[in-house]
Amino acid sequence: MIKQKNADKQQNFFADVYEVVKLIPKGRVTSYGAIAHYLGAKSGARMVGWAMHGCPKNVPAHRVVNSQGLLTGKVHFNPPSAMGAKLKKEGVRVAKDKVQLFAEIFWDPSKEL
DNA sequence: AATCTGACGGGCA
DNA sequence: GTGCCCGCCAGAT
Repeated sequence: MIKQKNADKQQNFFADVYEVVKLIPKGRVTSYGAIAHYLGAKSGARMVGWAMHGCPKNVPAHRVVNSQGLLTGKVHFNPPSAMGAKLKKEGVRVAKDKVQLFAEIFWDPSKEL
């Protein structure tokens, strides 16, 4: 996986990302940018997405969507439809890989945490 | 060693 | 209002 040489820096970022994601209340969602911003890397949304690439099972990555509330990363799930299904099961209204009422169920770490 | 891509975001044309 | 481009960090080819 990650180069241990740079792992130090990433580990902190990853740990924070995972921590925040795991703290997302049930029925709520957040965006990559929000997490990135919370971590200080306001433009490092990509990095957050990449971090999710290795999301442990204990990390509800399905609650993390892009700024549009779109389940862009659902394709990385197993199966991809599981993402929307889980969200829906948690009370999140999802339609066509899109989170409904995103603004209402949006959970901002830097604001809520 | 160099270049492109990537589960994104925000700004500018 | 829509579309395109640039910037962030790291990895993979």
